[in-house]
Amino acid sequence: MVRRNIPLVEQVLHELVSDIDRGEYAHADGMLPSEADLALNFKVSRATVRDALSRLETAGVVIRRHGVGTFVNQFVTEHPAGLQDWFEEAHGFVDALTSLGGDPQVLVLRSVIEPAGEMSTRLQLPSHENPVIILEKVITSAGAPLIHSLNAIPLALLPSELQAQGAELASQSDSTFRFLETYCHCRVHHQQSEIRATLAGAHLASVLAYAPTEPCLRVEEVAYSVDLVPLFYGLNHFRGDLVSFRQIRRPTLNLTNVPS
Amino acid sequence: MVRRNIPLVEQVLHELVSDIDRGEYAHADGMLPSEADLALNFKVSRATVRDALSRLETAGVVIRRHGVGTFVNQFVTEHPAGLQDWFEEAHGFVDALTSLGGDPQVLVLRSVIEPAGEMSTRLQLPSHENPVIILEKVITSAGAPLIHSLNAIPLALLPSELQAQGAELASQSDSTFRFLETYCHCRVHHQQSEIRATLAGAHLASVLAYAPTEPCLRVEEVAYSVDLVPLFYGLNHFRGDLVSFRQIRRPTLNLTNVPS
DNA sequence: AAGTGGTCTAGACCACCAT
DNA sequence: TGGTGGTCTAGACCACTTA
Repeated sequence: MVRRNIPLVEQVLHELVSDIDRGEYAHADGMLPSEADLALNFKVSRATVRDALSRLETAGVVIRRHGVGTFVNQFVTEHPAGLQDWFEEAHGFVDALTSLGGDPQVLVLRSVIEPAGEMSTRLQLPSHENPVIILEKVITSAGAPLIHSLNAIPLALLPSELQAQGAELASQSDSTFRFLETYCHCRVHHQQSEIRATLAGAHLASVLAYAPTEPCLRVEEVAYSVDLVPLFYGLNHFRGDLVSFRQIRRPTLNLTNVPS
Repeated sequence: MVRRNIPLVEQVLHELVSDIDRGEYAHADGMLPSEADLALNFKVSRATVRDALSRLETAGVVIRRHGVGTFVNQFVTEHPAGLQDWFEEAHGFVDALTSLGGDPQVLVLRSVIEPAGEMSTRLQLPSHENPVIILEKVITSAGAPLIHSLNAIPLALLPSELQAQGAELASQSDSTFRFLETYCHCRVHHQQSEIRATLAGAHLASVLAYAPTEPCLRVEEVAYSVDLVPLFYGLNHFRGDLVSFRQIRRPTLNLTNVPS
C-alpha cells in the first residue's frame, strides 16, 4: 500500500517542514527564501513551490505577505501539538495523547451491539432498529481520568462475516479510526463536531473521579467518509479542570469583493 | 479603497458560490461539472478553476474526489451559519448574531484605560505598566444575555492624537474588529484561541442572569495582525445552556508519505 | 476505455511593499 | 526602482475510479 512516485509537491513540502523544524529560518523575522529562489534550489517550477507553500499556509505553519515575503509562524513552531489540538485536527485523542508522550490508558466500560435508537438519525440509518456497535471508554493519562467517550458505529459497515465479532474487534482496537480502517476499509474524511459546556452529573462524575457539580466540555460529533457516509457517532466528555482546546481562527473565504 | 480589476479566481469563486446557493447542483449527489467544463464555461484556464475550487474545498463548501468528481458538501448548504460558527471563523459575535437576524443588544459595562498588568505578556508589551483600553460588554440576544466579553487593546495601536479619547471611541464601536480597522488602521489576520469549561461564578452569574453553579464556555484569545503584532486580548464567557460551537475537523497536512 | 481530478512546466504580467 | 508574492495561461502527462 506504499506509494512510489511521491509527487514533487509533497517532497518540497517535506523539505520545507524539516527545514523549519530544524530551525533553518529561526532567525529574527523567520523569512523564507523567495518563491523563485526555492524553485531554483529544489529544481522545480515556481507553481510547484507555490502549491507547497499554500498548503503550509492553510495549515498555519507559514504566513505569506504580498510584496514582502513568506514567514514561519513562530507561534506554531514554539508550541508543540498535544491534546489541546485534538479539537482542531481530526484524529483520536489516544493518538494525540501518545504523540505528546502521555502514555494514555484506555479502559473499555462497555462494548455491545444494540439498536441505534435515537442515533439512527445522525448516522442516516433507515430505522431505529439498525444495529450499531456501542463502545464506551474512559481514557486516563498520568493517573487522572481525562475523557469519557461513547461511540456508535453502524454494524453494516463491517463485512458480514465479521459482524458477529464486531463488539470484540472494536473493543480491541486502539481507536475507532484504526478499527474503521482495518476492518471496514473506510477512512474518516472529516468530522462535524459540536462543543458545549455542561455539568458532569452523577454518571460522569463516578467514571471520571470528578464531582457531579463540576464543569465538563461535551463534544458531540459525527465522522464522515469522503463520500459523506456517516462512519460513527461520538459523544465525548472532558474534565473541565484538566482539558482545554486550542484553535487558530481565521477567515476562510474572502467574499467581500462583491461587485454587485 | 474599492478594488477594480477583480481577479478572475475571485469572480469564478463568486459564480460558483452563488450557483451553489441558488441550488444549481442540489440534485441527487450534488456533483459539479468537471474542471475542464467549468474552464470552458467561464472561459478561463483550468488552473484558475482549480484555484477557486481549492479555496472552496478548504472552506468545506466542496469535496473533491480523485477520479470521480467535485461535490457540494450538502451539510454546509443545509445548515445556515450562525453564532455556532463563531469559534471557527474569526470575526465578532455581534456580526455573527446580526447575520443570523438575531438583533443583538450590546451593553458596555466598562470602558477605561488601565495598565496592562498580567495581560502584558500575551500582548507582548514591554511592561505591566503599558496602557490598554479595557472594554467589558454583555451581549444580549432575544432578551437573553448570552455572552460576557472582556477585551484589552494596547493603547499604543491608536494614533497618538486619538489616544486621549481611546476608551470612548472603543465603547462606541460596533466591535473590536471595526475599532481596530477604523482608528488603528490594522486588520486581524488570525486569532489564537483556547476554549474550556468553567462554572459561572458570582460576577458572571449576575451579569448573565444565570446561576453561579451553572456551566459556561470560556474562550480566551489573542488576535494578531498579518505581521504577528498582538492586536487585542479577549476573555469571553458564553452561557452553557444557550450557546454551543460547531466545527468541521479535518486533517490539514498529510505528512504520512515520509520516504525516510 | 473514458472521464475525472492531481501534478507539473515555462513563461508572462500584475499588485504590493520597501527604499 | 527592485524584489516579493498574486494571477493567469496553454498544454502535457499521470493517477484514480467506474463501467
